[in-house]
Amino acid sequence: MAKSINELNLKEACIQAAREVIAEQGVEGLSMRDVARRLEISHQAPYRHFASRDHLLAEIMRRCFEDFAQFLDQSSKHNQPEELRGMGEAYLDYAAAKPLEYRLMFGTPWPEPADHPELVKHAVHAFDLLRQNLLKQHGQKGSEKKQAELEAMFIWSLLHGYASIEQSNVMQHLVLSKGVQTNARDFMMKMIHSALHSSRTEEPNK
Amino acid sequence: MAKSINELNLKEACIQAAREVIAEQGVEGLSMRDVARRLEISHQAPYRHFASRDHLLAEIMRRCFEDFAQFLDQSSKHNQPEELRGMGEAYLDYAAAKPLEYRLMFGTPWPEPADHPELVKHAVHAFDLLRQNLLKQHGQKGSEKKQAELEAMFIWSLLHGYASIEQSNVMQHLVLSKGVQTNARDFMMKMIHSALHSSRTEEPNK
DNA sequence: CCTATTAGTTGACGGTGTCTACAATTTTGG
DNA sequence: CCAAAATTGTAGACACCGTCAACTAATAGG
Repeated sequence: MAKSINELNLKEACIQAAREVIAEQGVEGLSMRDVARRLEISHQAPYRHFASRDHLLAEIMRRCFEDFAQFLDQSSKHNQPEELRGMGEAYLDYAAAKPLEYRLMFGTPWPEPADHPELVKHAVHAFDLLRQNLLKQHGQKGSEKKQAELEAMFIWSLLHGYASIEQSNVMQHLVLSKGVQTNARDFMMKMIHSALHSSRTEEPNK
Repeated sequence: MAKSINELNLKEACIQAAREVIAEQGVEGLSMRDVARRLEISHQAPYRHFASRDHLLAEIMRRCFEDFAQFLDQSSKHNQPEELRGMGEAYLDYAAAKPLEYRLMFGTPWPEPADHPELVKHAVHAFDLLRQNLLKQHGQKGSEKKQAELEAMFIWSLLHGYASIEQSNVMQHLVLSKGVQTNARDFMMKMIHSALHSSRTEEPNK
């Protein structure tokens, strides 16, 4: 006996319910049977709309990337002329605000990419926001493009690494000097700036 | 009917078998029952030596950190006078050589730290190798120590982020320019060098 | 020698993903 | 318009999983 809204679109209701579970308990806490239970439908009903747990998960991941990309795009545009800084801050804001969604996108083993092309497409699009920003600064020529992409990888690696570490709460155990933890984030942003600047000015000699 | 060696030390045999499973199939593939099956003992026998799956996992993680730290230490000492570079390269080497162990240490939700103090201790020790190296360069005074720790966090974040990304194989989907993927690793090391250098020379003004 | 501790076994419970078979409903095509 | 076909949901079963409880065999100490 399904509930009002769900009758119209059970698929959407499954996704909604599953996203709630993940936001509350993380990916590990998500089970198909739990989704069914929450919607008061049989444990097999969700399988009419998703071939497997992985397929449901892939669709949720896809939407997370969609939301994430939109958030990055918006934040960078509202931070002119320092778009790159705005995007970096937004990246860390998002990871801190939605840790379990972030973990789902970047910390969970992906399902077979070949089976979920839409997921790959949306994930790449999020990365492209960063890449496009750097291409705008460098130009589109071959060697410039390569430099832009390397810098994009650098920035992404640092932001992702720091976001992951921040999220794991491991810093609390490192017995860091006073103020290190509170200043770490600004320091990372400063290091991005320094590294890019000196890498560009010293470029010719190598 | 247990096997020869196992009779003497079932606990050690469990750890060994579990490490093999993890190295082959990752954390998700590890089950207590599977460990028991491999050792041809009853499904409950491992519980005589580990209170729960998490406790077995924590012991394995602890040993992974032990091995990891030893590898870092050794590699950095063999790379004088560029110890820091040696450690960085070793970090990425290890992550690439033992992806599933690396994921276990840095990509899996940790069990409650309070229940596994030995795990925390060994993890912190690995970080300390990096911290000590930077302290040696800076000195131990308050402000210098803080700077060293911030730099350690920066380096670790970048290395961890890059190692995670490399491991996820996501770069294959980004349609990067020719050579970017093969040069990315060297680029990261270069950026560490640039960022540290310019951060230190420009320090006084901020 | 008898007792208490330890190590290992067996069985059960409730949880999971997902296969199969079935019923009900909706869509479609002649 | 009506029958056939496709869609959507249900119910039951199977093989896994972690772990609790009860039992047995061996071992060590007083």
